[in-house]
Amino acid sequence: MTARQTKVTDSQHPIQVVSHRTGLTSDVIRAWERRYNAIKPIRASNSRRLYNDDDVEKLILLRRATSVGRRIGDVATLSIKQLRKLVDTDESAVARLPVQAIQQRPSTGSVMEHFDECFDAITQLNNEDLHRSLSKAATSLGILFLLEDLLRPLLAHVRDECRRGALRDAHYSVAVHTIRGFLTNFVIREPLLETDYKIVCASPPGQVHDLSALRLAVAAKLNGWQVISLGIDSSIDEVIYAQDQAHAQLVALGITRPTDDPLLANQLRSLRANLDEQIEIAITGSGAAAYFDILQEIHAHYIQTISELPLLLDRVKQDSRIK
Amino acid sequence: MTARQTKVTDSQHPIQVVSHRTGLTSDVIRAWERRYNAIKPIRASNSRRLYNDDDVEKLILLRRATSVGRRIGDVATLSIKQLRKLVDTDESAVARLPVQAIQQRPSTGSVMEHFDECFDAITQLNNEDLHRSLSKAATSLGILFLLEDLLRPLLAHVRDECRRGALRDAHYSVAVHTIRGFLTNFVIREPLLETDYKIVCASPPGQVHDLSALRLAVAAKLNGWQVISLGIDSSIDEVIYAQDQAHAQLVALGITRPTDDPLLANQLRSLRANLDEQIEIAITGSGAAAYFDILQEIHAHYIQTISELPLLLDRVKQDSRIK
DNA sequence: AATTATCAGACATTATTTAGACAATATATT
DNA sequence: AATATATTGTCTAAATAATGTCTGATAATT
Repeated sequence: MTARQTKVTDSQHPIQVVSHRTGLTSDVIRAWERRYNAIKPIRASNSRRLYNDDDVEKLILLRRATSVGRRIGDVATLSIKQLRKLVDTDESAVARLPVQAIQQRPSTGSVMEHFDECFDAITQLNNEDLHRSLSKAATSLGILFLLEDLLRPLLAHVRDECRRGALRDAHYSVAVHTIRGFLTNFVIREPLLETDYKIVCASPPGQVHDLSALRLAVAAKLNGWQVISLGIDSSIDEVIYAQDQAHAQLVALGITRPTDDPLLANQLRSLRANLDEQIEIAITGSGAAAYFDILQEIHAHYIQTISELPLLLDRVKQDSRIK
Repeated sequence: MTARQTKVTDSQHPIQVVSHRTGLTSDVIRAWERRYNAIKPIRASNSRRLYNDDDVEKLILLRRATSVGRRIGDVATLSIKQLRKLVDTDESAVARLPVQAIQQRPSTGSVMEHFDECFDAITQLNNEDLHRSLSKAATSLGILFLLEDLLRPLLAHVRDECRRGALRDAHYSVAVHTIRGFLTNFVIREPLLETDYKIVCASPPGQVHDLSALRLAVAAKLNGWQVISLGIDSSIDEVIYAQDQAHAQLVALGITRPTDDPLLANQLRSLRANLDEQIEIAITGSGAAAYFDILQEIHAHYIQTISELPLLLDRVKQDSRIK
């Protein structure tokens, strides 16, 4: 790092970096400053804008607020705190909506209650009860929270109990099978908006019980992307083919089993080698960490939690818009 | 800088936010205000509508009320309290509707049309279109005909085209994955009638792409049986365990790949050996024929077409009633 | 020379408003 | 069962406002 007159701490970013991180064009960032005083970046000696991390956070919040229907002029001058609250309630209100107005009283259950309900159904090998509990949780928590706060810990817990011997693989099968049906249906059933942005989601061979690709598919769908879902046991060649056919901008794979499978490593390399370089790769799932080196090597994005996805989606959108 | 007319407080939402939150189009929101005085939002100085949280809640209740059959004109002027009560009773009543309501519709479109529609969606790798076509076919043909007259030839055709090289495995994956989601959801979502008759359905290891077990599950469900569905890659031990836990009278396996897998043969024998002798075994799927000898040996019922299932179910019912 | 940022202003697109028309469903009547 | 009537979601139009994007001149940096 070179020494500069104006000290560059890690919280001083030029507009291009901010654009990249927020998913907003630099024009928009400037317009929001000029017209609504949304942020007031300090200036370098040469009058270039320098943004700090708070500015970035506020801009991201503003983008999220506008994307759920707020008008920028209405929210631009709110504080970060106010925005957090607003975005939070707005998004959760939206997320808990559609699925299909399932019969549900305004249940105020916490995540734990839903968790217990789902877990009970699983121990009883009862697909139907589990599905009902999931639907209920979806309306009450919203799909996004369902993915992140309920399904992930639920599956982890069931898997742990299987390892301990307290539950059988049969329980895990019922859970995975039912949740897969629930999520698949969600991905597929929600009406598609007109969009040019497509993502191919799949679980590579060997990942028979992977649900993370599907989770990511749901999140992508919620962000307005068209999802091409190949499902489990999809060979990499077919993933490449699907990307090519659909002209998808993004390819996502789910890896659950933490097997250090050298075959899979090579397949990941082959994926990168056979895709156009501007096509982004996202890898998700609890087993993905085992392949961290390869992910770096092939410039894949490691999506650990669903909340990281929207940023990536926006960036890919922006990048492809430029071309 | 534009003059900002109204500060955004906690409960002042522009129409777009309300649209997002309620799932109603802004046209509908305005129409309901204009025609029925459902809500009366205050106006900003520039005459834009501004809604509060009560308005949003009422609109959501109105949407739920209309989606279960109420006429907007009849309910628009009710209070939130009245609406809550109404929606509550309405929705729980709808939840108890019988399965028949869905499957028995006058069949208009021919099977071939649905076939072509589905096939088109598959060639375009379009999960959503395929799902839509399946739904359409389900209402028009009824689920049973869908299983037998549409899905079976459709999958066979896609598989053939893959072998010929006219389609790729990616197409097959999309088809299997989407159809699985559709069927799983159907099995699970339909309300269960009170019943003592249970069937365990699963696809043994190696049968990653099997849909026949699921097809059978749907048919069993339609016949009033409770289905415990383990899904793909279920080891035989787990199937046995599930049968035992649930006291199921019947166990069904789907075998699609015509591999002459000696492992599977032994597993089938072990299944018979570990089940009570009065528990019946049903094997279905296009790959089952390869194991004909073993099916005989273990006294399994070979279900070639779904139409053979009701007979078996009735017989099992009767047998178990005697004991 | 080539790139990028800035600024002010212009431009294009989208959102919202009103009132009304239309087409598809649902309900009632014959 | 067929027909008429009513209901209701969607769409149109023109006007205005809000907002995203572009332009062209200027300046700084590489």
